[in-house]
Amino acid sequence: MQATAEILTQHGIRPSVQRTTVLRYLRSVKTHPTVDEIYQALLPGNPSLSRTTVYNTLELLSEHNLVLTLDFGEGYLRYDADCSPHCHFICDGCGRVFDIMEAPPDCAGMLPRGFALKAVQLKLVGTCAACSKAE
Amino acid sequence: MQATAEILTQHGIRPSVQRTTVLRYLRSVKTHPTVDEIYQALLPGNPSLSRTTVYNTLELLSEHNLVLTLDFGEGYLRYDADCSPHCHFICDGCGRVFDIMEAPPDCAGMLPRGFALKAVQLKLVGTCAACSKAE
DNA sequence: CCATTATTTGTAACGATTACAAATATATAA
DNA sequence: TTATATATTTGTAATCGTTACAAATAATGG
Repeated sequence: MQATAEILTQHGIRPSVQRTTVLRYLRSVKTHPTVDEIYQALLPGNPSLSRTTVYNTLELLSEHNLVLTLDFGEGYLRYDADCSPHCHFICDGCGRVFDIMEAPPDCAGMLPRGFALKAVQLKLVGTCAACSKAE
Repeated sequence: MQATAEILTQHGIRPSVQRTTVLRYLRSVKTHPTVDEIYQALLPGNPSLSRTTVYNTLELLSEHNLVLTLDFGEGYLRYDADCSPHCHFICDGCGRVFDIMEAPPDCAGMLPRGFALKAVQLKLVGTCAACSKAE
């Protein structure tokens, strides 16, 4: 596993303590934490951490494509350090988000002439196994 | 084109003036208007219309699958009365949203055992023809 | 026509995000 | 090192789409 500070440097971002801490945390979790979850998780070890810094850092990381910004329509954003092409399944029963570690299908052919495709976001909505069983 | 009030009745929704007006407007436009755009468009003909009613109505229509709620990460929601399976292309240059009138690819095979798929939302991000040319 | 229920309305509250300026830390130059 | 400039962080206040709520109005059923 590559050092987090090194990744930042490679992308032209000065690896401050706060930035390194936020990215390291994001890389260590498999969930898709919200800003507040990140902030609450890091506060004990960084008592002076500001929520604004978490916002700033995530925006910076997102601009440099080190982090994916996910919007599941919950009213707040979630963040994912796994930028490999994959999809998300949102269970409408329990609200959990499941990673589908498979690249979204090729969609280039769907576009009109002259359109350039940069990213594909595939969101699957349904009922997870546990909730299906419970019904 | 089926009468709007009739559609409401068929779905067990009492066709009040406000509800009919909102749905009729949504069915008449090819854009994906925001709550405020809908409100501003209908206000001249319905001076007593309340923004809250627009919110309430859209929530009701959405629950009955008469309207799609779209979230392009702009900070507000957009609504679409065309519920046929299609995709959206968001241009990161001009911000416009283009309808891709093609069903999203079949994704059932991507799900783990026991998961039930209800909806697929495919969001394509890139540069539209006009913006590509301008670059 | 009265009583009940459904719908609409307007205001106030909410909450995630953003703006901003002061405080702090880091880098650069002399 | 010391001074100076620049970058980053911090905390507070503002923004803005949305939601909660209760009063007002409209529709329904006896």
